[in-house]
This record gives sequence, C-alpha cells and structure tokens, in this order.
Amino acid sequence: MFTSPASLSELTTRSQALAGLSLGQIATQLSIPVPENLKKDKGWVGQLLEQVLGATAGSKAEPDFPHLAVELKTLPIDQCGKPLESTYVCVAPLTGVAGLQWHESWVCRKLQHVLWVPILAERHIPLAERMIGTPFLWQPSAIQQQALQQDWEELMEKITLGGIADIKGAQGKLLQLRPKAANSKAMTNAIGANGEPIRTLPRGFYLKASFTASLLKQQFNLL
DNA sequence: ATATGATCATTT
DNA sequence: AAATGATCATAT
Repeated sequence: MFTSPASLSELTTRSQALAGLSLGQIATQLSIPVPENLKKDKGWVGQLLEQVLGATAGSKAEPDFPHLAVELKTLPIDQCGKPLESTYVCVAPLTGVAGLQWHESWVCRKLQHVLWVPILAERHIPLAERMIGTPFLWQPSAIQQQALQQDWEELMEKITLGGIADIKGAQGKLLQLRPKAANSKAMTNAIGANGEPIRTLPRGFYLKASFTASLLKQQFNLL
C-alpha cells in the first residue's frame, strides 16, 4: 500500500496529496496511535511521513529515497508560515576531517535534494489536529549553496584546528553547529586546542530557522 | 557510541 | 519572542 515512489514526479504527486490532511487522519490510515504530545516522541511526525510516503525506514545513513537521492524533512511552522524550529541535517564529524571537501560532506550531499513537508505545528494545537501544508522539492541555488559552503568551511576549519570548544550556535549564517546527543553527558572524540585528542559533546549541523523561512518564502511568496 | 527522526526548555 | 543548548526514543 505504501510502496516507495518510483520517480520524482510520483513522489511530488503523492506528497502533495497529503496537503490539508491532519496528522491524526494519516495516523488512522496507517493504524498508528497518536501520542499525547511529542515530549517523548520527538521523531514521531518525521517517522509518520516516512511511512506514508514509502521512505526507507530504519536508521541507515543514506537518503530517505535512495534511488531518487531525495531527503525528507518535516518543517514545523506557525500559522504565518514561519518555521518554529531549526532543522537538523546530520551529525558533524569531529575527527579525521583534515582535507574533507564541501562536496564530499554529508551536509552538502543531504541538502542536494530535499522534500520539505511544512506542518502547522503550533504547540497549542493537539498533535492529531496539526495540518500538513503543501510539500515541495528543493535544490539549493548556486547562491544558497555557496553560502552553505562558506558556513560549513568556517565551522570545519575550527573543528580541524581544535577550536570546537568555543563554537557557539550563533556562528554561521545559515548553518549552525549545536549539540546532538542523548544528554549533556554524552561524549565523543574530537581535537583539542593543542591538537591532542579530547572528549566532547557530539554536535550536529542544523539549518537556522531564518534560512528555512527564506525557502518557504521563495516557494510560496509568503510575507 | 553513532545514526536515524526531531522538539523541548532554558537563556538571552 | 527568538535562539542556543539540552534532551527523548529507537535501531544498529
């Protein structure tokens, strides 16, 4: 019933057919229970959309639609169409990254083609009643790609030179580096200020909400 | 521990 | 109110 879409156009058609439906309606079709809230089910919305669109389930490190090279991202928005959250992209490699080029990076590869699924998700709206907006495929323009590359290169240079300890979420215009872990005690290997191995909090790359807002504006001509 | 899916909640 | 830092569930 929910096979993987065979083509880009089929993926578009199928995703856009979801516009206007509530998360509760989709969950019912799939016989999936709706949690009371997302506090303990933060990935629930993303996984629901993966299933209804026939994405490859599981935690494999590859695009959601491998044969189409498309990544699926849900995007929580308010009623004005503004993103409520930043968008997680991938974990940041902290070791063995000297010489890594932008075009080889996971950030670049994941963002080459994204199916954005906006969801009206203000916190006061019960989860089951949250509405799906109009999904759209996006590929970064040359200008967007260049800006992303610049942020990425600055962040990666700092990581390579042992400066991870003072990278704050505020660094980067479109792309930021923030903790990505079970809690603040989780540890991974990284490079210290003197080039020595250290243990630090795992980080991930995120797209800032101001950037995803510009994508929505570009797509829908929003305010 | 790392990778998938993200949102929560405190700080600014 | 927006943004940064912290956190939750699950599979490998």
